[in-house]
Amino acid sequence: MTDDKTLILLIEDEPQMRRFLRVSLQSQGYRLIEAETGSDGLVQVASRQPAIILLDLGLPDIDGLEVTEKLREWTTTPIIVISAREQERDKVRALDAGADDYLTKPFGADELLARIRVSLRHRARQEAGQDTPVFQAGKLQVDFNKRQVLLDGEEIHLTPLEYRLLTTLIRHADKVVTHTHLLREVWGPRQANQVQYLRVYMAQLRQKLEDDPARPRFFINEPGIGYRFKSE
Amino acid sequence: MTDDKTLILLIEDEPQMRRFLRVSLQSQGYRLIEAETGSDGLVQVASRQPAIILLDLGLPDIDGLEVTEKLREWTTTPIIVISAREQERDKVRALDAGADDYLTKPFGADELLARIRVSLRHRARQEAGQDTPVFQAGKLQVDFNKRQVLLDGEEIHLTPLEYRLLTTLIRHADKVVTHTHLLREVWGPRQANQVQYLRVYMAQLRQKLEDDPARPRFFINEPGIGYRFKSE
DNA sequence: GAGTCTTTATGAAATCTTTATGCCCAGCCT
DNA sequence: AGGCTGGGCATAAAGATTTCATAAAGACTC
Repeated sequence: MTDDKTLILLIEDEPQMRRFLRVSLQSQGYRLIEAETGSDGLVQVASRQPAIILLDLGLPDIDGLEVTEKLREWTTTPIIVISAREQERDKVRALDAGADDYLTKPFGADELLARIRVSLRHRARQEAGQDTPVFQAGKLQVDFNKRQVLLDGEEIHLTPLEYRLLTTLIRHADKVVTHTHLLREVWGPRQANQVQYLRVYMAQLRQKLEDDPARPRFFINEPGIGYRFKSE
Repeated sequence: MTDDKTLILLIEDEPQMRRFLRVSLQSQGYRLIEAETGSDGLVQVASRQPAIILLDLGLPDIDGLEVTEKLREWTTTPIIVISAREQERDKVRALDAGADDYLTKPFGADELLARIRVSLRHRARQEAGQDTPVFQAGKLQVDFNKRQVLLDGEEIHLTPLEYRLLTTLIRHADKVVTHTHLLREVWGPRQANQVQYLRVYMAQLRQKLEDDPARPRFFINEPGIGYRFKSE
């Protein structure tokens, strides 16, 4: 950390839009890093850990929607989508994929800055109550920063959905989380009634993380309601 | 559980906009309450505790900006501003006053719904790390947020209907609740005269929660009328 | 082609509904 | 007084229905 200015990542291929944003943001004291492609963007999010991501939908390699989905597999960093697509359908898709805001080009710098401040507020509130980068329960350890799960010290590989389901449950540890809530958080609002997904993935998590999958210690079912992660 | 639908408060004076939103939101399964003035809105936020606030800026009494500021003095409930003012200056002011999003009229219902889902996601993440209201009576403890019942510190498993019956009784603690009222709240209006359901489930609750089920301390029958939960 | 996600199928488990039985108590009759 | 009767109740348990767990087959992706 050379300096403590708020770091913003811009994923955008048009040079003139980049120039415009560079000026606007730096004049407000933000530090800006840039990526011209989706895949470079994904790498930079992981390596630089920006406070906010500004994402153009029309990228040369990966579509912005996909970038959003990939990011949401492991991070909750605010994503503000910036796009020329003004169709309502595009907005809904992006927001449901996990974006936090959607601005249509052209837009004013002041509005963007205000929306950035909103996202920073959210992030601050979120971090306030999230003091454990590493979660532990019994012989199970989850490192949210490394996206790593250890059982008895040994690393267990989880697929993206398995990991998201696990972390969602852990965030609500010991609380019953309803089917719809889990599905909305992990699969998105469109899949909110695909209860069978949950059954399948719960079985997989138990298979991988329970001593005796048939007599679970962590992943408790509450019939007719949802599931609960039991931390003790 | 009178209703587990997400509660949304709409603060808006134009009747036709209210009608439009009422239809859109209710079709998605949200429960909507309405306020026509800013001052009424402020009261309702406090009394009904909605999950989200939809706020029109042009209200007859207080300006929406002021409403936002007043709310932000004590609550972080998401506020989505809905306004005809499309000036960038207005947006910036509202967002900086504490609003979480800003939609300019006219807007599509789908976009609003998507932005509501974004706000609900934020709220859920925020609430994940919070502590909860707990009801206590004797050695019985009910944690509404975890949906968990403890007796003498030990966890007692309740089925969905048992739990709803218990919480309904507790919500009216020490008051007699009539048969029909209980049946309506727990089983729905169609089963309002299936009194035998109550007998069966009362017996089960006593079995699980009373020291001596035959001589109940909590679950008191009021012959011919209904039941009463005795808190001491 | 390996890894992952979605879909389908099936038996098991949990829950809900219904039925059956006996209790207690009040009122009523002889 | 004693016994009969019926309403309201508690409880147990059988039947019906819903929900779950799991394996495994298809579909999709890189």
